[in-house]
Amino acid sequence: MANLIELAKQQIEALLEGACVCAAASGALPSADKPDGAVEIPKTDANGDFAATHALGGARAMKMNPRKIAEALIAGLDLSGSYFSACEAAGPGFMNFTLSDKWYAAVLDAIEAEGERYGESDIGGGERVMVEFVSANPTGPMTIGNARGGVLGDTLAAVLGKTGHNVWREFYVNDAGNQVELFGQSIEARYLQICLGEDAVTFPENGYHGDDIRALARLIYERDGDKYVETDPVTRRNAFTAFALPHNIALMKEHLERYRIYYDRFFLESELHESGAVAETVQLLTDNGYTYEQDGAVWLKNTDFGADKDEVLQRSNGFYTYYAVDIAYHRNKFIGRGFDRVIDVLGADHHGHAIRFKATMTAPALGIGDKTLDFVIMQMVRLVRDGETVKVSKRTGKALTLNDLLDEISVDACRFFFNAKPDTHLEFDLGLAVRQDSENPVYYVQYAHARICSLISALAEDGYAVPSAKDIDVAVLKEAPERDVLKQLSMLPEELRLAARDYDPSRINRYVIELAARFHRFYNACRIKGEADDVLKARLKLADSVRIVLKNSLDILGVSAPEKM
RNA sequence: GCGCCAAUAGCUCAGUAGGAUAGAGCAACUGCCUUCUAAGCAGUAGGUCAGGGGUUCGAAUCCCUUUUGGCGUGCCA
Repeated sequence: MANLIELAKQQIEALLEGACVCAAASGALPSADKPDGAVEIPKTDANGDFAATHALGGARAMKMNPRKIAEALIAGLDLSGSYFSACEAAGPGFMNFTLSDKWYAAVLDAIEAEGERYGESDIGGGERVMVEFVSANPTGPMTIGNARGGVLGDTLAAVLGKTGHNVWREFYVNDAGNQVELFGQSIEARYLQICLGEDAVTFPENGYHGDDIRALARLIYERDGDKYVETDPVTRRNAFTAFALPHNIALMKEHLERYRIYYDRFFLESELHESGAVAETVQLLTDNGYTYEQDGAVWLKNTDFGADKDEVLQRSNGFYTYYAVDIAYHRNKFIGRGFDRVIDVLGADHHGHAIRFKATMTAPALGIGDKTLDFVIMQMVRLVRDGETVKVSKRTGKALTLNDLLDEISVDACRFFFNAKPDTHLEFDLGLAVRQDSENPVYYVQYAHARICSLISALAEDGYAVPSAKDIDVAVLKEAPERDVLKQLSMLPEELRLAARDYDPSRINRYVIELAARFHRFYNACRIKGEADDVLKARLKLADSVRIVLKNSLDILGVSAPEKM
């Protein structure tokens, strides 16, 4: 559970505290109070391994030149036994620290000791977090947008799990309501067209035009023939959706598993209706004076909670809206099941809902209290083919489905590619994506892993096993490429912490690319086979540590780490 | 109209709880395999960080404003 970045920063703060006391005692500084400042990792190595800005921060209060403050502090520093071998003043007043062998050795120790758990931390404190993601309508196949939401939600859940949260993955199935009604009507129309001819039935205006609807109708017809032609429409549609929904849900589950996404639960909307939770929730809101009636519908006074508009909870025809159901669902998450934090991953086309819904959930009577509801809004995926944007629509059935995509592109490439920063638009080039070559950074990373595995087995044939950290001298790893690898290895716990804090698991993609790049550089610059014994062992240990960290990172991303390529 | 997200190299993108000379991949050009995997490495070239103000020792990063693009603003979900 060691975060060497964190430890180094903490140690610098402690060292500076001592330096302040020392500098004040000698009269070099007017005060023994440590000025405000931060410890950062400089962009260029020329500025040391860590840089402290305290002297810059203290300039105003101490009425001194920051450079002079830095020099006074450095004079009072006692680095003996620390993670640092040197510190010098630079620029306007930065204090640049150089890491010592003790720190580098600690990195290798931590990786060896923690193995496949290296990178993990307990900062989440066991908080119970639900991540709800994809939640695609079961009225049709999942699309390329779901491909993005899928990896985002799944890797976010993985990141939260690695940082000490108790994570639950959930898929919310809209198996009730208007869309399902329309779904039933669409299948009905296709079914009757099969039985009575294409022109005998008009297709519902807002119906689902996809081929999958025709296929469902065909399945029903093959099973039951034309026996539903004479059935009354309501019974008929109920029979159709009773068949089609479980069929589609099973299919979604299958495709998600192909994508290496496994849920703790598929939560059915219909359960909320059947249990009376929706009616109960609307009643609760009404009892607390949060609602009013207008035009025969029940409205929620959402503007009272800071939203820009009110919402209909119950339509004039008596049906509850998705909004009422969603409130009931979130009460179920927080109160019914006791989650401390709920994260909903949504597409940008729902961001308006997210803002208004967050306002709603602050309503005191709902009893959410200080529990957290967060939304991760991901921007749309723009499909590009031959440089032109491809328009897709689920309604008209022209969307590229997740399953089609996985037929063309490896799961590894897909998961790596779609795990982009949530708040930027993602351009997906169909021409590029089908190419399984070096264009895709996933191969670059996997290649590094395969290279190391091959290297280790080659050395094993020469009689060299990967040594234990205590049996190598880290001091021989003194070349810049070696140090760069060690530093990057140390970053994984910190990257995970930041990825969890910012809900941005794509940090791990960037991390792992950089680690692979540093390894490839090291590999080209430093030979292992044929070197002196101590150098060979130390480098072999370094390479093996990279292997472990690459594997751990790729596991989080749900990408395989091949031993041969 | 109002609201949310964005705009960084020719293309795709990093970099934002303010730090030192703004980075990478692709594309272009030059090199590196009789030695551990060349799906790799080294190097060259490429920038008014959309425009304009402001805050300060310091701004791609924070604030204001303009422009451009995506999305939202349903008794759909």
